[in-house]
Amino acid sequence: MTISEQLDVLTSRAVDLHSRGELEKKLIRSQQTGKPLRIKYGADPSAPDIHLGHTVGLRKLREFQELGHTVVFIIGDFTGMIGDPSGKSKTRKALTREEVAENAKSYQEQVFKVLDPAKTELRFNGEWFTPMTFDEVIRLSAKVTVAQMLQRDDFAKRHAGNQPISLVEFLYPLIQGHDSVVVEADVELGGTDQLFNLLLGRELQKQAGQEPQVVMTLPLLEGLDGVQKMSKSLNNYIGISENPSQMFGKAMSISDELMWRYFELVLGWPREKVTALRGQVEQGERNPREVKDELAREIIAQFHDEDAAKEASEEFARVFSKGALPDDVETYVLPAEVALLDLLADQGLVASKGEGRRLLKQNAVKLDDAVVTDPFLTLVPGKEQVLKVGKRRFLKIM
RNA sequence: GGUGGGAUUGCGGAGCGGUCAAACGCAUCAGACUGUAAAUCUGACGACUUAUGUCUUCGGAGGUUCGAAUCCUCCUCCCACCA
Repeated sequence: MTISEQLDVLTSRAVDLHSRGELEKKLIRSQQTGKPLRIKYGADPSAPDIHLGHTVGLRKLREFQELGHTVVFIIGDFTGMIGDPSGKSKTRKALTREEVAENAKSYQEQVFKVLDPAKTELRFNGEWFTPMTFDEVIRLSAKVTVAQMLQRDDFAKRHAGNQPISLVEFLYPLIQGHDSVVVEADVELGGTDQLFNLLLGRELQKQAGQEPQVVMTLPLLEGLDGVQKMSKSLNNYIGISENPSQMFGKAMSISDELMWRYFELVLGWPREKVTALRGQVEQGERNPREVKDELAREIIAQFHDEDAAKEASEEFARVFSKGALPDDVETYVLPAEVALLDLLADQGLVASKGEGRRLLKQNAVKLDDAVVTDPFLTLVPGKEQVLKVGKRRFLKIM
């Protein structure tokens, strides 16, 4: 692959790039010297469930690896133990050493579903921050001015609007930037919300006498709601370790509008291909349901395998289009006679009896496909029956 | 250190002595419809209770009152402004 072709691949989907010229120079030098580039990526250790949103960056890292480069994957264990007050909302809770270690472990397991472990260098930033002395910290903060900090849009807005900005928040970009200096990053990747922090890394590297890293940002993937970015705390995510049926269902639940974005960012399809497909759907040549089914299958094939994908798709069609039973319905053997409502509550099919009553009233409960509304209907042991609550909750009783 | 403002049901945010389990929006759940757990529409959305109803909830602890999310006192935490 020529350098120019490599550049095209590597910069696809990027939102910001500083700069193409620098990246080109680094790629050429790497080719000449045979020394791989060091691509840095920082991860927050508070969320052990890696989801599709993370894979946007991971996929890009993988592309670098396929061209022979090394990924320096930094787990921010040090930062995680302090907690992060950023953002207007809640102060992120500080994690204990044990929690961080545990999260880090599950991170690795998941990350290597996408990354090539042989070309990944895993680092923890506690390695260099824990032994740091306070005078080193002060020296580090001396490298940046408040005016520079206020260039960050988020800070500027909050400052202007009399919103609080914690001093720690000023330290965070510094910490992240310092990571770049320590690992001598050639390139750093991040979401668009990371732009400022990534650029600060360049600044610190320059001051440390290093060649500044190339900064590339990638779009933030919208979550299942289609509005907010995918995140665990908003519970709008598809985790890459979820089982195929869950993944499939969640993927099918995204809006038609949003699926194009997933084709591009999650599957990494070239934009032209996505646009073409979209055109077909808009012309009525292809059914959006089928297209979304394809998206869902592809996602599962990536994190599980083709067979699992096919199976999930078939099961979904059976269960939701035809109203049949899923494969893995739990069975509960009745110990004695019970009233329907008690059974629902005891077996966790409803959160409370109040909810159970409501659902019964709303015709949401079916026993062997027949709507039941009587909470006191008695169920006797010995007969196999299928209880269905809503579309997704099932229980086989006997 | 001083002065103001605030803490409400998952979130945001009304309410400022009874009609408050508490408006509204979001999220969630259900039903209808459909091409899907899309979109749209309708409904539900503290717990217990067949229901009338009962109980617990509005940062915490006390108090005033027939009656408090609403008033008073103290406490905890948060925010802004002035030093």
